[in-house]
Amino acid sequence: MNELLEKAEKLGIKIPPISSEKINEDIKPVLRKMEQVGIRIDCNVLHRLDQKLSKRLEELKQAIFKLAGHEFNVDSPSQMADVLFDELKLPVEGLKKTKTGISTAASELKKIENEPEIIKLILEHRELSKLISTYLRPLPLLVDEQDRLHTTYGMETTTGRLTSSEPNLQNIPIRGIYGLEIRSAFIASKGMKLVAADYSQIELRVVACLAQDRAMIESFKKGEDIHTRTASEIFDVPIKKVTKEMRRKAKAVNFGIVYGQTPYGLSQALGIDVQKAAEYIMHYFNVHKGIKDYINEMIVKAHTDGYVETLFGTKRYLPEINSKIRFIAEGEERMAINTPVQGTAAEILKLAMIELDKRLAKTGARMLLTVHDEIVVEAAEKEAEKVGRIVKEVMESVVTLCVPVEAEAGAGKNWAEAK
DNA sequence: ACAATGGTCC
DNA sequence: ACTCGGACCATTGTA
Repeated sequence: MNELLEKAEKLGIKIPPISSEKINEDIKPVLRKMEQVGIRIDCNVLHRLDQKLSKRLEELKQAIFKLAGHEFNVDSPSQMADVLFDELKLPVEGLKKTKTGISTAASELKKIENEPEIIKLILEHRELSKLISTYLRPLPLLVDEQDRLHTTYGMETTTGRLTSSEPNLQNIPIRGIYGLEIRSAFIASKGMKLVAADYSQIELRVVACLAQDRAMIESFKKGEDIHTRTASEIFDVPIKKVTKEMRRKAKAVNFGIVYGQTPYGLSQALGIDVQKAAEYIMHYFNVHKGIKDYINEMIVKAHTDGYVETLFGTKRYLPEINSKIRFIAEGEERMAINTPVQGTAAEILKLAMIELDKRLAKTGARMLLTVHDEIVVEAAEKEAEKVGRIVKEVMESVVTLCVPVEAEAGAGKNWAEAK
């Protein structure tokens, strides 16, 4: 405990004197309450979208059959591979193989030159069937008499993150038009509003601090867009000359840092060749020596101590880090890099939830959901703005990092509108 | 019942 | 020969 506080002090961090064990005890009753309250669902929205997408799905299926020359199970990857690569003879060069054959994953299909019509149809089919079978159909079956959905939160992760199951409300779609439409089915109770607040780049702020990376700390202090800043560094252009495409690539680099970047992994994420990816990473480490040193420190620590730990002292043991099988050892090295970052961010959010639970007790507002760096609260319509300010304030002040901790809060009649 | 494949979220 | 971290869940196909 004292060592933790000392370590934090050295990093320019102020944390409340609470151990990870205590956090994990205190969060439990908060989670149980959230599970019981549940979140209200507008089943009509889900049902209407189901009808609409099911119709489109049938059209897509027929169009795929026509191009394939016969009917088959579009949901079967093995049958799909037979059709695409044996019958239609689409090029397999550069595509990943699975144990059973050639991968038909969307990321692989997108690599096929000039995207044949059938590929476009398959990708749309995959998107719609996913939404229908995972969200639109099952969720309405799980609501209670008040149209409320109750998840179960778990704490059995290796990093300290929470899980959500039966149903998982931490992977509700958000991308694309359908994503937002599905989120709009998550609504506030009568006379109330949803308040959604999420941390801005919490993991990158944490790593900037843990690594004491000067450039990154300066960037956060200035309030810059971190991905644009990274793009300017790795492509060596002024901030103003950063294009959307450059920013997109830089974003992948920044994510990679937190995950234990490899050139191969980055190349896969961006669909570029490994050489290019290695180049980006090299440019990145030229600027961010602090990050580079941090990564090495964590790997060395894991090898010598056998574990790494978060800011609040959650340990993760890495018994295979000295394995002779390189693949295994490297896997654990990436965990050594990622766990302190992801775990610390998770602890910060749990701390905020514990604190928020106390602060909201006096108001009529109730916490409903949490999604790793986000908290969703339900508040009386008239109080929504005020509650939004409270949530934001609690999230931002529960720890003091060496960079600003920022959260954004919004309010609306549904989850899509609140973000 | 279980492994493999694929896909959604942060 | 080849993987970027952490989860949960649906479907197919085999046992």
